[in-house]
Amino acid sequence: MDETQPRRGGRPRSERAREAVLNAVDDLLVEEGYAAMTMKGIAERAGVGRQTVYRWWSTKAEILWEASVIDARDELAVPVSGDQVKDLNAYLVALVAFLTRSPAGAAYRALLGEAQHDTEVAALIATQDVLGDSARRVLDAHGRADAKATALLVGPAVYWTLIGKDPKSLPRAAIVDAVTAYLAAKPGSRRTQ
Amino acid sequence: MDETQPRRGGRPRSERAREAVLNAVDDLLVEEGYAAMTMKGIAERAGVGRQTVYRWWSTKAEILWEASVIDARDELAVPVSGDQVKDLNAYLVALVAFLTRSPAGAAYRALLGEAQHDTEVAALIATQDVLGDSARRVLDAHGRADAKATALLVGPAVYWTLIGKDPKSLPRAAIVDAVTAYLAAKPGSRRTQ
Amino acid sequence: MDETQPRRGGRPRSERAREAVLNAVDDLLVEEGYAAMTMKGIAERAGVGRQTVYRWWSTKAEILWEASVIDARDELAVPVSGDQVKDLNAYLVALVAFLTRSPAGAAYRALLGEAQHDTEVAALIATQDVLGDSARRVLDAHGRADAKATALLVGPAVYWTLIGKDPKSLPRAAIVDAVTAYLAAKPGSRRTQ
Amino acid sequence: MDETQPRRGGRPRSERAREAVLNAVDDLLVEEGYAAMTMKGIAERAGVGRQTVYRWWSTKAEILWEASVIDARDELAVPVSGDQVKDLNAYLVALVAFLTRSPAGAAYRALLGEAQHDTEVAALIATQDVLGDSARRVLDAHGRADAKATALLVGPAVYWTLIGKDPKSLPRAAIVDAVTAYLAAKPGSRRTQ
DNA sequence: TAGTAATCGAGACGGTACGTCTTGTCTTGGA
DNA sequence: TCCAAGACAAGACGTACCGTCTCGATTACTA
Repeated sequence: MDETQPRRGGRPRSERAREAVLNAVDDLLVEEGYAAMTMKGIAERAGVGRQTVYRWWSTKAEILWEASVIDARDELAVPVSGDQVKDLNAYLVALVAFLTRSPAGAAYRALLGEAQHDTEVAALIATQDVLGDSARRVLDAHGRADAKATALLVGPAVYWTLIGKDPKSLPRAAIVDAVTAYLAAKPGSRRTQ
Repeated sequence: MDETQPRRGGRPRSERAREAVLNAVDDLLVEEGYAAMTMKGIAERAGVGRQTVYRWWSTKAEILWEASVIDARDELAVPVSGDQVKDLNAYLVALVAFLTRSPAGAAYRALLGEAQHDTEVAALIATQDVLGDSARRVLDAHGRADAKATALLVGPAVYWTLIGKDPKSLPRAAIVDAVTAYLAAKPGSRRTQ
Repeated sequence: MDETQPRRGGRPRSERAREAVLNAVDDLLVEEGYAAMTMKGIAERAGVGRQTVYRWWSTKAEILWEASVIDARDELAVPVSGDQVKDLNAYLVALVAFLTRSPAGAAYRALLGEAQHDTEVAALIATQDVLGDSARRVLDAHGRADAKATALLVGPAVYWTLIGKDPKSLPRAAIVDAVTAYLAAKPGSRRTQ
Repeated sequence: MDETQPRRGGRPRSERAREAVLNAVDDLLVEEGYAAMTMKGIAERAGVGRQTVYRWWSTKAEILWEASVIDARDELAVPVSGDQVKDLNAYLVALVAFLTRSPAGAAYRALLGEAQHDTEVAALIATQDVLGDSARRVLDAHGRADAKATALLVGPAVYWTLIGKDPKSLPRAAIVDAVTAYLAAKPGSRRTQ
């Protein structure tokens, strides 16, 4: 039913192999880092043939995306209290924690970096704006969120992190003020109604 | 006098070789892109021995930094008119143009990406906040610039660019408003005096 | 049955690659000489990956041994007539021709030389006394051959060749006399019975 | 007067440098072996510029020849007692000791090996038949020595050594017999008169 | 229940970049 | 003019990984 190919016979894909690869990537990212990860290393760590890896994923970026970055949704989902300033601050804290301390965040940063000189990776991360979407969920509770508002909220934190500045000194208050002002000024926002 | 090392004998470093390498990196970045650049390729393109490259630079990131990123200063230096809104808008236009169209900008993005999984590159780009410094020069004309203000100004534009969104739809007005509001509210800023 | 290794999986060794390497070494030895032969050159000439060469042979000496020295057996196999003096003379002629004119002889001399400052090559050529064995086959027809007799027969010719003296002036008669005398005096030799 | 060149001025050749190079080669031969010796290593060990080495010697073989092989003469000079069998045996003992235990012997074997695939080295060692000359000095005391007699005497021992056989089992008696017989049969030898 | 077909782990294949090493030459300042 | 130092262009070293290609073995569906 959900099979795109007619499946006319042959051994089915091994779920065991798929999970072993994803776990291997998770482990290797933490233990060795993105740069030291190789397709060869992933296959060996997973106890899987190299062809099996290539059969289902083209690049290590693709595996990493499947293995780690989807998890990002959970880590970036913050509860909404109704207090806008409090909620935006809480989101910024979660965002910075994700980017600087979480393995999934490390994976996201690596992929974001790779995308700058690899169009295939760029296309991959363009399929889903992981950070923007998480921001939108918070903003939606306090006004009509749009891409512009998410950029005001997420952009400074991402930049601060990427250039390696101390997360603790991130100007959260100024960011929250900017977003609040934008939402307030925005025609059609719930607040202004 | 200006010699850091005492020059204790031996053939001096060839300026010709140094320039050939830097030019080769510039050319290769445009022609082949960052990922396809190799130390071997750089040496061959420059007509230089590989050892000579390794003698003066450890990695291709280091060469690229020397070759391209200094040029970034020029490209990001925008004239200041005195009209704050106009100046900030002009800066954002220049910044986005740099990041999306300039070879030096491509180099910067590649290095920023590499820094996410290579601590040596991270240390390299941390030596000089190219984007922040350029922003500070504009902001200084309109208030006491600090890192927070630069983050508000530069962050959204960088994020917008890195995730591959259309530069033309960057919410410049909202960003300028946010920065303006921050500068106005800031105690000790010239404006408020 | 004839498999030494159990063949635990994986693509089997390519016979095509093996032969291409051995042929390349043969050709390069004649065309360029031993000193100019490199592992890189062998691989390229054979149209084979470098790793493939290293996978099956450690050094160029090892390849050369497999490629050429086995052929030496054929070139040093002289027919036995029954006339001892005639046979020993014929053998010496063949031996000198091998050492001075045959590619396999050039290979043998190169390996013998390399063995003087490379213990691995020394171990390699010690596995089979190519010259001694060929001499023994002739001597066996005329008495109980031993290593001493072969040294008397082969040694002077080898020395004469290695120091580059004219092969034509090799004192064959004196050598044959010495070997004949040794065999005659030897207790238990067939001749003396 | 003994200067072949007119010596038109300039700094004279440094005897200090020459000796330092020769000593360095001696040391390196013992410590590292012939194969690990490099022109670079020699120069550094000698505390001498590399150009200085190249100015006076073309190859490491040439330096080695000057450094070590002349010493061979001393080591191969055995006293003559008048007893032919005893003298020839003593010479063979000295010869084998030289080839298997002396640094100068190691150098000689290395050069002899190199000569098999390097015509310049071949020409070098052809300028002086170190082994033959030493043998001739012994043989001259017991008959009219010629190249043939030296080949009978030296050849088996050299061959025995080069292929790595145990020096103790060298058939000295058989060799001595062969040489004695050759000298006795030789027309014009002193013995037969 | 035999045949067919796609999967699996293993590992060799031709390529190619890595960073290091040595080669023989060149270029300094000093003796 | 030589010397020590050391940079230069060139290119081989042995290793690592790339993505592909065989192997024999396994595992489903189909006839």
